[in-house]
Amino acid sequence: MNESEIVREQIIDAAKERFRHYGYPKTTIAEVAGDCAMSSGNIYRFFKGKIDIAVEIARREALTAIETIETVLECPHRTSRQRLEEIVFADLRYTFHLLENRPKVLELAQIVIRERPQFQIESFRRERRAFQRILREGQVSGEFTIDSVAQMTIAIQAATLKYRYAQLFTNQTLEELERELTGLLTLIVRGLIVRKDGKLPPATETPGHIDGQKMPIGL
Amino acid sequence: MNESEIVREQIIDAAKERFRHYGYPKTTIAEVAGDCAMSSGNIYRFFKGKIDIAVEIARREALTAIETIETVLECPHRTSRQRLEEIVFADLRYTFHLLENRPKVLELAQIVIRERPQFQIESFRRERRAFQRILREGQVSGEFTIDSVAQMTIAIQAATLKYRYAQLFTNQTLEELERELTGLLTLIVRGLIVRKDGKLPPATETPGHIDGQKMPIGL
DNA sequence: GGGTTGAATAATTTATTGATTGTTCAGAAT
DNA sequence: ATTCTGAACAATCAATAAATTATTCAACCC
Repeated sequence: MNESEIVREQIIDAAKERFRHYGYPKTTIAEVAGDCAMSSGNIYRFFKGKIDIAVEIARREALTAIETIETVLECPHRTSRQRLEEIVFADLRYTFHLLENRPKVLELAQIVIRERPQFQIESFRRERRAFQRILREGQVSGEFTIDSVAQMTIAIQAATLKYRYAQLFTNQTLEELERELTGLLTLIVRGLIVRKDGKLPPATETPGHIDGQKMPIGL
Repeated sequence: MNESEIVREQIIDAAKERFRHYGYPKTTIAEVAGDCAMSSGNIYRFFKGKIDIAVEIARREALTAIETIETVLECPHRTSRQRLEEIVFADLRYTFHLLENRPKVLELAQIVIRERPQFQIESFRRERRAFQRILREGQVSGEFTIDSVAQMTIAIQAATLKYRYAQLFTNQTLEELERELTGLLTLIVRGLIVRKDGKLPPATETPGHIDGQKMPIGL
């Protein structure tokens, strides 16, 4: 990491700290610059504008989130069904706790999405890749019967929309949301799995928390 | 309809007209009262406050919407599956066109929901009843195989969340949304229908527009 | 007395100003 | 030549005043 990359990191760290404590709007460029022992003007050699610092922080946060979610994909000895169920539950729990404990995170996310709509589109795309990978694996192994993986990926992402950023849609408790999600996943899984004997696949059980899925502390 | 009910209707009509043209915030009680040839104070004998006029208008609009949707339930010679598919498509198309052509409708809905959160809860409940009725009928006829109708009703409502008020979530075209919804319904239906021969039910086809499902003009 | 008014008041919104902050850039520092 | 500064300027925000509007209610009409 060269000198200028180090300075860039320093700015990000300082801004992250300020955003967490005081929120994006109440943090001034002069303060961030002061934290880095430089003039405000100098910030602009590293970032095009204030919002771009926020975008970079949010981008990293989103990458951490998706990586956390994807640890599910690495767990061995799982059926594709279990992976699908675990990934959706992990997503629900991760975002629920994030928004519950860190009001500034929600604020930052909303500002970033408003100023840079592309950000959300890319987050959705990353998430979709995780779904797609599970579906494809399930299709290859024969566990799932899917005509079009791409289409079913989109369908499942849309169907589970409510359970990401759930607090934006409802004020239900996590327990209620998990109960609902169990029913939804049962339905989805029955649509993916065709049993030779014509019987239904059993209902979804609420997956436990995955090991190594601790909440990251950043921001 | 007695005298005071007639006056009440008159107020609603006048307010509806003003809200449509100028929006809720820019419409004053004095103007509505003027339209009805009465003093502003007199309005308060019929409505507790300005927002309550909006709530009443929104409530009627929502009832009209759900009735329009429910015409689907009355159509004869339909399988439960077809009814389910048609009702969700009807909902998508109805709300899509509503929000597309009448920006003030969205504004009014958002204000009412913000001031009276109960309003949204009741709208969801009404909608859920339509789903529930279809599922129960499908269960009774043996077309659907469902453990818990209540649970699957909630699951289907959550799964199709994106396709009501779609413009709030995305700026996709109606055509894109319909294509996506086709995939989602295919998945849902496969989760509801168990075929003896172990084969999949065929994919959903985009339902045509239902006869007699003209857009209401109100508001 | 039930129904209505419209002036009085409370609550909101809008306009305005001044202060703060984001961004630029000519020039200083290295 | 490159990096950086800080004053200058533009954009935004906060505070306040002014205007408008929602709501109440004492007095008025039928």
